[in-house]
Amino acid sequence: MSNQAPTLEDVAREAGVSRATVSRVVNGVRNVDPAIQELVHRAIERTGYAPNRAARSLVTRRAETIALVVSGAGDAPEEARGAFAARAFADPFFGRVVSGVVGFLSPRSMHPVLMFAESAEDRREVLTYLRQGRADGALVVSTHADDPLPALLADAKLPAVLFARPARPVPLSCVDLDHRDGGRLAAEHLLARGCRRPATVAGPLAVAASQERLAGFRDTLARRGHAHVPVAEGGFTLDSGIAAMERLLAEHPDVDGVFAANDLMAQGICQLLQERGRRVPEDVAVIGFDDSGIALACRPPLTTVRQPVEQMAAEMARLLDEHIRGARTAPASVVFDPELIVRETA
Amino acid sequence: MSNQAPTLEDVAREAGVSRATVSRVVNGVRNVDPAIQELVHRAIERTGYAPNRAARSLVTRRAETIALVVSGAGDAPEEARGAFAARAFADPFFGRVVSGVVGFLSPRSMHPVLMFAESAEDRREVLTYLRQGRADGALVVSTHADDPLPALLADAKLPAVLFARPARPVPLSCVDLDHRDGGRLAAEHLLARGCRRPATVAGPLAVAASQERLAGFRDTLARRGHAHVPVAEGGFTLDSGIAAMERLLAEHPDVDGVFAANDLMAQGICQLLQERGRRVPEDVAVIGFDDSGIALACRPPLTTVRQPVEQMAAEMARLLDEHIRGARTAPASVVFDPELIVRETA
DNA sequence: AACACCGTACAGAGCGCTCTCCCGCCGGCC
DNA sequence: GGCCGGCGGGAGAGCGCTCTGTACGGTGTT
Repeated sequence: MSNQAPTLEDVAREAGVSRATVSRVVNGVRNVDPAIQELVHRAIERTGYAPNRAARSLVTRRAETIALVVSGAGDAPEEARGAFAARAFADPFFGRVVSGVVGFLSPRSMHPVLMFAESAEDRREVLTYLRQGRADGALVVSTHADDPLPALLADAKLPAVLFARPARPVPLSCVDLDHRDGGRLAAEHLLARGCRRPATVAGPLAVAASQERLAGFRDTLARRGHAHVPVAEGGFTLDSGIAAMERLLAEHPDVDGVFAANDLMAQGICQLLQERGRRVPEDVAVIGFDDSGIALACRPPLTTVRQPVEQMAAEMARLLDEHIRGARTAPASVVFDPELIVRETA
Repeated sequence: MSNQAPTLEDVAREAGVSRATVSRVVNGVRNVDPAIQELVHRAIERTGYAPNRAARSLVTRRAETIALVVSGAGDAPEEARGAFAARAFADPFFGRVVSGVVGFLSPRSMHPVLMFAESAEDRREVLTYLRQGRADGALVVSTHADDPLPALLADAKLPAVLFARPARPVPLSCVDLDHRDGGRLAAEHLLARGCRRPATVAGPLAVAASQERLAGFRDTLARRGHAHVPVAEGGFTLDSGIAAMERLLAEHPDVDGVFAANDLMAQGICQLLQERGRRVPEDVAVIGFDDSGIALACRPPLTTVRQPVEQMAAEMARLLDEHIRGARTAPASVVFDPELIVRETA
């Protein structure tokens, strides 16, 4: 009964067996006599034993931990990571990613380490963390297309899975959405409800997903006779959505349908429209993207293109787990399909 | 140049010194000849050495990791933790907590492990995690007043710091806000702008903070002649805020000022009011609580009582760090002051 | 009855690191 | 010139665990 945590040795002594036998019972391997198993379990109970993970990791070479890194492409070494974190979580998107990841990890008694990589220094930190064996692999959610982290990870041969295909190909597994098809869905719905002058507030065009959504939207409209579609570029934030819509309205006051590249911008657009005295959807129809919590919080509730973020995140975790266990060696690419959720704004 | 990660031994051989010397250089302890330091650094560079954390933790008995646990009081063992995570992050509050914690941890090369504890099983999981030495302590953010986790942590003598004082006293450090004063601030502002019939949509009354905010609001009004103030209880979510306001409006159609216990509910209230054709703030003034990102996203921007969540979270991390290092033994309680942020809704 | 064989438990060798000894060397002092 | 103190460096003992190799009964075969 010392104040030191009990070790395998203590349990073994208590149960009158060897260290190895206790280890077998704890790890549930090999054939151990049920009577002895019971004996050991009782000894564990009595001593309040909890296996020391550092010791186990030292020999198994596994941390049984994965890192969830939210990555930017910044170079400002002085930028406070806290601020970056706050910005990231302002979009419900990240909460959904966390939700999906935790959904997969939790039943396996694993928990993600949260990291934010905004500067070169931060990226080195992520690499070091993994190389030190503190985590077995990384789940990377990039906010920029030219994020250097995926390539660094691949070069170091560290297990990693990406959310969204990177701009330049990297030999890592990734999970993505068919964004182009999402754009198509939005275009067809706008057309179907009779829009004559559709426009779009795109996401940052440096992001591949933004370009794809835009391309899908444009192509579909072009094929239906809308050669020129007004486009304003936003930054996925509420403010940028409002600003983009203001520009759109200034040049094309007669738009009657807008496809926003995410819900946050769609929300801003709805607000602006209503302030300007335009009814949504009667005067202008609005379609968002993501189907995040915001879509329901919006007044009226947002019609949007659903991205199954939770499922995608869970799939990332599953792929990473396979890579870590060595069950998968070649990079895989899993693409999910978007779905149109019709509510009231279009 | 094997495919095994280089060890201290490898670096020592490469530099022509002993393992102990390399260790000293790596950890920056004692006086090592600058020339030898240089030698070692170059050897580290050449071998690409990264110290194995498991091995270090094994002897130092430190994981250099802390757990950030979002805790409910649920008992449903089957509830998916992923869903709980999603719900938690729907409120920008948690993003701000993460932001503050990361702000403190990041410069120290530490990163939080994210855990969600909604069931008894989850709570056992948190305890086990700490007892296994995978994390040195826990930062606990409870969503319910009767959360059993703090007491469990205290009983197990595991280092932990709480966000908000628990309902029944627990010998753990905690960080809190003077909620009562926040309620007072809201009441006085409403009175100052000439409200005659103030009301409030409180948070869940099972949460101590909700009660305090309500008490501060009520007491201040009572002292100024408003003996009876209509109260509706909400659940801190957007929907519950709307529902509560509907009840309030049904019974007291003439309210001209509402204090909501958080911004999310205030947002819902503004939406409802506008749908009902009431102008905010001309017909009904609205004050929120938190000053989260929502406050600015609201149309019009929300007047609110600011809670410095990021600072509070950083302080939690600082306190926990002190407890872990043994620099602090007695539990401390740090109370922050709220601040009224006047925008356009009141 | 002798042998092989399998299932069960133990002994012991590390995993990579830290840290306490301990020793050798150099300079200062009487 | 001998002694001592202090500094720079090395040797080695673990930290708590896993896992291989090995011993030891008990059963089945010839």
